[in-house]
Amino acid sequence: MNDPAVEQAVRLQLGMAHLVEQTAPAGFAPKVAVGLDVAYAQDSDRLIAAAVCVDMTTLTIVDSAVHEAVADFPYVPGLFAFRELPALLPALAKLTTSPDVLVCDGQGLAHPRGFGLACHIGVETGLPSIGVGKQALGQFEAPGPTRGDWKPLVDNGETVGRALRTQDDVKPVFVSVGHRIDLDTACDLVLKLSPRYRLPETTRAADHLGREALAGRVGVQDVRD
DNA sequence: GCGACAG
DNA sequence: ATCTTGTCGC
Repeated sequence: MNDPAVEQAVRLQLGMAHLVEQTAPAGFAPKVAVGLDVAYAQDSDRLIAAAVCVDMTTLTIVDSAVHEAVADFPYVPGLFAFRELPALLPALAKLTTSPDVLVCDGQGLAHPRGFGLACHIGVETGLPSIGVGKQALGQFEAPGPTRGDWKPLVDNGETVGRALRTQDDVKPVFVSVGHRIDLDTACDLVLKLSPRYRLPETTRAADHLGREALAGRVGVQDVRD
């Protein structure tokens, strides 16, 4: 079971993990956050990556883009980025707006090698990014029942993220630093983006757009020359 | 050694 | 991730 592609992917993560910055740029005050998500077809390896820009003040959608691709890397826990990154980067490139922060569907530092999807895409683009997972990678302690309550996600004595309650009496989400941001700021942002539902409006919007595009209800415009 | 394991 | 019926609540 020694897959050379998998071994190479692990080596790449180990070699890039040190590039992650856990400090936000001076005066960091994001105006536009972009939600990233990928929708998968059921009967083929077709997939669609969606990027939706949301205004941090009004939480309204100000821009969006999708990119269709084919899954070329299997789903392997811990190597998630190698499956979604190839489609997410082109989707990001199609945006007309320059987002200030990336909100990813998955983990950042809360990852076995400290280099989850959010870190990978952050380092690759140079943009601040945060990981928001619906499910933790490993065990965690439950935070209090109130919106805003949280408990640290610890890995070998190190805090790698937080189990954060975004709504009263609703399952928590798992927030971790992706790149160029600190955990406090990341959680702050997630709460601002989640005024009503468990998940941030950014990921909700990206998830929705991805499904619509897969169903052919919205066009998948390809810009090429 | 065995199980658990983002989407 | 994706497939699904009904059910509960605003």
